[in-house]
Parts: sequence; structure tokens; C-alpha cells
Amino acid sequence: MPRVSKRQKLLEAAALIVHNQGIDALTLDAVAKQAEVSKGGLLYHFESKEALVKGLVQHMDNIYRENVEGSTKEDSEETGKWTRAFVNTMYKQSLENKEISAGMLAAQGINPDLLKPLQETYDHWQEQIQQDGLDDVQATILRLAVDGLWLSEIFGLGTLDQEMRKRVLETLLEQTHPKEKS
Amino acid sequence: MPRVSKRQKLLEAAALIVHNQGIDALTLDAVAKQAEVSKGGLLYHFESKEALVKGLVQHMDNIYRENVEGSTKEDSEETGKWTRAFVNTMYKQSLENKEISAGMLAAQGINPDLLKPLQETYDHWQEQIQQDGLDDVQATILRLAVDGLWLSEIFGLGTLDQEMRKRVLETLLEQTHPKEKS
DNA sequence: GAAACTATACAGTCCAGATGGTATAGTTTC
DNA sequence: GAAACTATACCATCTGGACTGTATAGTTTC
Repeated sequence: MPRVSKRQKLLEAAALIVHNQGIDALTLDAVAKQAEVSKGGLLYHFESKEALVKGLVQHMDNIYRENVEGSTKEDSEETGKWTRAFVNTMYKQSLENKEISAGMLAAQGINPDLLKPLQETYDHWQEQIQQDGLDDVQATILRLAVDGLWLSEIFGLGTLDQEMRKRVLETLLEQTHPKEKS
Repeated sequence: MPRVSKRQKLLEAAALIVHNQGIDALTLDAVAKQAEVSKGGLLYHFESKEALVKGLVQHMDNIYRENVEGSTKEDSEETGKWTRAFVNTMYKQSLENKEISAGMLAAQGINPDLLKPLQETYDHWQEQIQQDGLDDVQATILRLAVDGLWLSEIFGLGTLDQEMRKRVLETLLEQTHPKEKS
């Protein structure tokens, strides 16, 4: 009677472990225990550790895609909509669901090739952002800044206080609207 | 009579392994082999794996500090010098010495607390950047953008082509000089 | 100035425990 | 009755790191 499938629970458990204890602590036993699933149950869903990490990356990729692509469709303003969608999504994620980036860290740790799906998604977004009706360099800088925000959250490097974070976001979003002057 | 101390070689070997194969491949045996040092030799210099990673982080911290702080001292223009130093340093590192960020990944993997020295360094820089004579939000955005560039290189997410990267850097640097208008 | 000793910088081996993964037998849910 | 598990035992391999051994450069003692 899996209301929330155990598969989901396993992914969340794995992400949580990576987030809190680092990827060295990501063992099959630990994930099973955290998810309150037997080891057999884990291996029923993910036949290997690599498969688990693959699932983590895919999960992350799905969530990001849904958010970004959904966001572009709701945006009534054509110009800058990809850039806006990216900024909004990444910013939101960096607040809500920090564990989600765990998939990325885990993949880098175990087998960097597993990052491919995410890399392709990102490459696609970067293309859109460069053709978003804005100055391509300026749009790219906005994108990079949000990624920087994300990096700072993941590793705790020069994190901004709430006020500053808010002002940064507002400024970034402002700049996704075409300017009158220069 | 160690010309280049084996300690250095060990650190470089460890960073290379993390960079190429991910941190799961960072075993004492692998590092020793890569550095052409025996395992005993490794443990002479670093009494534990954690100590090795600590060394990696410290090494990274040192290099960054030297670069950023050195750069501020050479800068003849007072306004924006920290922001400029940061942008220049991180950009340079992202090209030259990609393995250097391995320390960060390794620390996150093994024991996130090991990141502390780097975190303190970054917090200090962030303070300086916010009081750099520029608009504090704008300066912070520049800083974040370079970090984003760094993230994109580390994980291969939406990497920019050479031309775009160059234009981005130039634009970022331009913006570290105070503007006449608005 | 030679012998005795110390410190440093490694080499190489060994082992207890952890880990990924297999197997198997049974149980619950739809 | 098949899918989705639980529970547990088991194994081969890997890993950290303790431990012992050794070469050499420098220091002290007489």
C-alpha cells in the first residue's frame, strides 16, 4: 500500500544523507535504514549503488525541468522569459529543497559520467538564455549569478544574509526586462 | 633531501584523482600510487585520510588567499579592488588549475566541517566586496557570477565557449569600475 | 674523528571491519 | 497471483590505518 512509493522515500533518504553527512556516508545500508526500507527493498528498486545515484540525478533533472519549462509557459512576457524562469527556479530551489543538489554531488563522487542528463539540460537552457531577446552576455551573467548563489549555499561559501539575498534576486529579475536606455 | 617534497606530490595526486574519477576513487592506496609514494610514506605526511583532505582544503585556501590578497595590493584603483581581485583570481583558477577545487569536493564528501577554513575566507571576502565602494548588490552579483562560472566548470553544467567566457569576464571587470551615470 | 645515537622520510606488510552485492525464504497489498 | 516488499544470512573485496623495517643525514660524545 505504498501511498508514497518507497522509491521516492529512498531517493529522499539518499539525498538527505549526502546533504548532511557527505557522500562518503552514502552506503546502501545507510540509505535503507534512513528510508525505513529493508536492504532487499532498496535493491528491488535500484539494482546497484550506481543505479541509485542515477536515479538521484534523474530526479533532480526532472524537478528542474518541470520548474523551468513550466515557468516559461506561464510567463506572459516573451523577452527574457527563459532567463527569468531560470533565475526564479534556481533561487526557489536554493531555499526550499537544498538536498536536491545532492544528486549532483553524489554523481560527481561516484562516476562523473552520470551527470550527463543534467549537463544536457543545462546546455539547452544556456542556448535559450543566449537567445532570449536580451543582451546575451548580460543574460548569461544573470544565469551565472544564480548558479553562484547555489554554489554558495551548497558549500556554505560566502553565504548572503536574507536581506542581501532578496535584494540580489530582485536586481537579477529586474535585469531580465529589456531596458529603454542602453 | 626532497627537492619537491612528497607532501606536495601527494596533494597534487589526491586532487587529480578527485578531479578525474570523483571522490569515491580517493583511497589512500590510489593516492600513494598516483604520487609514486608508498602507503607508509603517505601516512607519514598525513596521518589519516581526513588529514589528507584537510591538507587539500588548506592548500586550496592558501592559493586563493595569495592570489586575491596579492591582487588587491597591486591594484592602483581603490574602488572595486576586492571585487576585481576576486573576479580575476577565480576566473584564472577556473582556467589553469581546475583540480584545485577538488579539495572542496573531497571535504564535502568526507566531512563537511573540513570546509570551515574556506568558508571563513569567503565570508571575509564577501564583507570586503560589499564595502568595496561599489553598489553592494551589484558587486555581490559580480562575485556570484564568477562563482557560477566556477560551478559550471566543475560540474560541466552549461559551460560557455571560449568567446562567450571572454566576453563575460570583460563585462564583469568593466562593472567593477564605478560608473558616471546611475 | 670515529663511534654511538637521533630524527626524518619514507617502504612494505598485515588485518579487522566496512561495503556492495547476492541469495533465499517468507509476507503483504492490490 | 503477481508486484512490492521484509528479513536475514552470507561472501568477496576493498579500505583505513597500525605496525615494522630501513636508508640517510645530522648531532653528540669521547
